[in-house]
Amino acid sequence: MTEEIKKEEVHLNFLEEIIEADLQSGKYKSIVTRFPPEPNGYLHLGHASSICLNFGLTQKYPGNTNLRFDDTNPVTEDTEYVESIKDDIRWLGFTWKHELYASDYFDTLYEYAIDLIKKGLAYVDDSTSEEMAMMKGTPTEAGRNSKYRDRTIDENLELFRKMKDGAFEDGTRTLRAKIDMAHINMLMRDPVLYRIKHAHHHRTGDKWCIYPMYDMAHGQSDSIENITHSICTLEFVPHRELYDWLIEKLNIYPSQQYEFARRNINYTVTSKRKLLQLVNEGHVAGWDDPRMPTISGLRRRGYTPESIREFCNRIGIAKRENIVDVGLLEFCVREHLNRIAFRRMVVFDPVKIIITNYTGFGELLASENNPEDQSTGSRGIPFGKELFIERDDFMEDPPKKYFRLAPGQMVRLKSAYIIKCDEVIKDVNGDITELHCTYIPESKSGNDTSGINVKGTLHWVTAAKAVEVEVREYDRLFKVENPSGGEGDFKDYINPYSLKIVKGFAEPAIMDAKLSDRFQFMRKGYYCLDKDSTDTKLVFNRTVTLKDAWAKEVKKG
RNA sequence: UGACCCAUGGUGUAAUGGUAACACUACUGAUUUUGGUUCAGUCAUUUAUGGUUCGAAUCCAUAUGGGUCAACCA
Repeated sequence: MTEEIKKEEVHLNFLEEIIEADLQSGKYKSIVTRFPPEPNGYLHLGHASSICLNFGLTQKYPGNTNLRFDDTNPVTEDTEYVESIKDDIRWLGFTWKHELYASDYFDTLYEYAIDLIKKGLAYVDDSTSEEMAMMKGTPTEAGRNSKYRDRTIDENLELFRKMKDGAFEDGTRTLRAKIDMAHINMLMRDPVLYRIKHAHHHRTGDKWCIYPMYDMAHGQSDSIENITHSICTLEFVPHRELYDWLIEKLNIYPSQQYEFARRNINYTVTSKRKLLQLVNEGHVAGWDDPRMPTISGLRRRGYTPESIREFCNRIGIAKRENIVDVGLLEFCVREHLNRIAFRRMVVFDPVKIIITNYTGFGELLASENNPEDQSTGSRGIPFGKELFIERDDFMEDPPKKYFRLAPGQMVRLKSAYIIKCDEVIKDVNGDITELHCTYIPESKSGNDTSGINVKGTLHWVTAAKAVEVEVREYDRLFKVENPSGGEGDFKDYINPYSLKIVKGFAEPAIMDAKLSDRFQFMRKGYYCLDKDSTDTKLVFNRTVTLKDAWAKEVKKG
C-alpha cells in the first residue's frame, strides 16, 4: 500500500490568511477571538456562522475563544437571553475559554473615560439628542461644534462625576469624544461615549446610571481580554477608525478589528428586531418555534449541530453581499440525518388494504433500522390482513411509469410481501374505501423465492396495530426569497401555510421514541419528537422532506 | 450626488501575475425492497472599457451595478 495520499486542497478564507501571516511573522504566538452577543434576543443562523468562525479559528490555530456578552444597554437586555445563548453555543458543540461580560468592565471603562477627559479628548455635552443630530451635519456637509465642546478639563471631570452620581436626568447630558465635527467619517464627529440611563442592569443592578456606548465598550473589552482578532460584520467597517482611535488614545492593548459579510438566507429573515416582532406579534409560537431560523427553533425542528456546522463550513466567509440558498441547509441536514436516523413507517392519508388470501396471525417482520448503518440492527413490524397504505400510492388509472399500486398491478410492501390489487371498493360518492389485494406468500422479504420483480416499494402499517400520532409539517416562513428586500413590510410576505398539522398512523415501534431521536419516516422525510408530546399523544415535527423525484416528474407532466 | 466596502456559473466559495475550480441546485443515465441513498455524466462562470505585462479573474484607471454611513442601539 504505497498509495499516494492526495493532499486535500485547502482554501483559506481571508481571515485565515491574515492569521497565518500573523502567526508566521511572529506577531502572535497564539490568537484570541471572541463571540460577543448582546443578550437581547435569541441566537440565529447568522450567529451560528459567526460562532463557527470564531470558535473554528481557535480550533484550527493555537489560541482560544471567549464568550463575551455585550451588555451595555440595560433597557433591552435580560438574563433569559444570556441563558439561551449559552445553551445554544454549547448545543452547537463549542466551548468558550472564559464567560465574560462587558459589564464586568464598567469600572475600568469609567476610568478610561476619565483618562480621555484628562487628555482633553472628551467632554460633557448638555445638548439634547435632537440638537446633536442637527449639528452632526450630513455625509456631504460638515457638522458644527457644540457650544459645550470647550469646557475645561476640570469642569468636564466634575460634570462626568455628577453624571455617574445620578445628578442628572436621562438624556440631559452625554460624554462625547472630542475628535472632529468635520470628519469625513460621521462616526468620528464627536461620537457619544457615555449616556445617562437610570435603568436596572441584569448584572450590575442599580450600581450605574451611566452606560458606555458600543464604541466605548466593545473595542476596550477586546483590548482588556487581549483579543488579537476581533471579527465582526461589514456594517462595522466605519467603526474601525473609531475603534483604533480609542485604543491609541487610551494607549491600551491593540486588538484589531476585521469585518466579514453577514450571511443572508433566502426565504427567511435574520434580524433580531424582525424575529422579535414575529414572536411578539404572535406570527410564530415563540423563539423556538420550529419555523424560526433561531438555533433553538432549528434544534426543535430536528436539525443537528453537525448539520448546522457543516452548513456554516460550506458557505464559508467572505466580504461580499450574499444570499445563501436555504436548500443548502436542507441538503446538509438530509446528509447527516440519512446517516443517523432510524427508519420508521408512518402512513399519513390512509386507504385500507384487505389482503383477501392472508390467514396469518401475529406475524412479526424484521426491518432494518438504518440501511446506511447495519450496526443499528432491526425492529419488528407486525403484519396483518388489514393494512393502511398512503392514498396517493394508489391510482385507479395510473400514468405510465407509475410504479405504485393500481388495479392488476403489483408492488412490494417494504420488508413484507408483494401484493397485487384485485378490486377497488368505493362508497356512494365514488370515493375509494378499500382495496382488495392478494399477497404472494413466497415473496416474503429476505426470503423471496417468487421470482417476481416489482418496481415499486410502499410503506405501510397494520391497521389494528397502528399508533395515531400528530405530525407538524413545516414550510418556509416566507413566500418570497428576500422578505426584507421588497416593498412594504416583511410581514406582508409571511407564508400563511407554513404550518400544517396532520394525523399519521405509525408502526408500533414509534412508541419508544425519545426527544433526542431522529427518524426517517420512509419515503416521506425526517422527523423528530416534539416536546409537546404526552404519554398518550406523540407529536412529531417534520425536519425536512426527502427529495422527491416522482413529485418533480408529476409536476413536469 | 461625500466617504468607505464589494463585484467569479442560478447560489455560495476558491484560484494570491502562469490551463478558471469545488460544493449545492438543475438536467441525463445506472443501481436500489425508500421515486431516498449511492454512482457516472451534462449544462453553466470572471460587470464593462481601457492600460501595464510574454501572460491579468488577479495589478492600475475609468465607468457601471450593489451595499454601508447622519441611534443617547449593538
